[in-house]
Amino acid sequence: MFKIIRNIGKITRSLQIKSNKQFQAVGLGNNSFIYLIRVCEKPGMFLGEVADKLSIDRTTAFRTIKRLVDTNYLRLEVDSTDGRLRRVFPTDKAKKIYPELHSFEKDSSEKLLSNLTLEEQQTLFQLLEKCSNNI
Amino acid sequence: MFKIIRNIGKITRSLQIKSNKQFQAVGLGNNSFIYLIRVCEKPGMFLGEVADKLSIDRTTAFRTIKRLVDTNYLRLEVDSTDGRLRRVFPTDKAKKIYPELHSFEKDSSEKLLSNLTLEEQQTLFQLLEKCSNNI
DNA sequence: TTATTTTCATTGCATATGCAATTATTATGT
DNA sequence: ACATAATAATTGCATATGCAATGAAAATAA
Repeated sequence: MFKIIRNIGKITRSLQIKSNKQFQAVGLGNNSFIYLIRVCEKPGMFLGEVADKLSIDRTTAFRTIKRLVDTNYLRLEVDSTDGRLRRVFPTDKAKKIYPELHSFEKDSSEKLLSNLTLEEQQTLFQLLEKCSNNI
Repeated sequence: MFKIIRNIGKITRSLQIKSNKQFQAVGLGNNSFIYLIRVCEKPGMFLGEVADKLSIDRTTAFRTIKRLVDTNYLRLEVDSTDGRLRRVFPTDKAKKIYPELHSFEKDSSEKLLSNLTLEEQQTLFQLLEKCSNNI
């Protein structure tokens, strides 16, 4: 039954290749896409929190976010009570492009699920949720 | 409903991090794991075929496979009728370690799916199969 | 047959990645 | 209060990655 995890892997890599290609031109290749979309939706997470939420190595996340700060998509703020934490916020530039990222993700999702009925989509969602607790 | 693709991405990255950690010591970090397991199961694919099957950039796949050739896990053969193709085969070293890779994948899969009944696993598999045709 | 296009593999180059080690800050134990 | 351990961010370094361009062989068109 490990065709499941193989399929999952293939889907992920395909989507990543596509989002990189799509947003390369605006400096959002190398999976930057997912960082930006998450930070826009939940501003104020600290660096490690972002990394863990995405299941990405903290060093890699750190450098990617740094790059996004350099290119003016994100900005960092030292937490007021815990001096270790750097909280991540979107800039206006990020907020401006967010709708485009969002609709790309929506389109990708709809395309992926286009062979499923709404009920099947619901089922798939629930089953994957159950799985997420086990990683 | 795009929590589906987000979940899928997270699961993939988690598994990759784990397999890299697990097999780093035998020179199978950086996702080499998945190449090796596939080539062992279906020897004789050509380079681009492997890349496409895994949905990995061909250049990256080329270099990873080259590394695996250098470390004596794989070997290449020029196709006898089409001089462009390089077919990929596992060495004895690969065959020897394959069972370990296989059982790692099996364990990962079982752990991931441990909250699902067999019937639910079957459903998940079928739904994902339907999705794979749309990427 | 010859010219054109397509398909694979390969390389050059700039950049990204990730492990291991370090620093800074906070939490915990005594 | 002080020492010790834990957690976050950061850096150094070696290596991996991936786009764009090239080379080599085969398929297709003319």
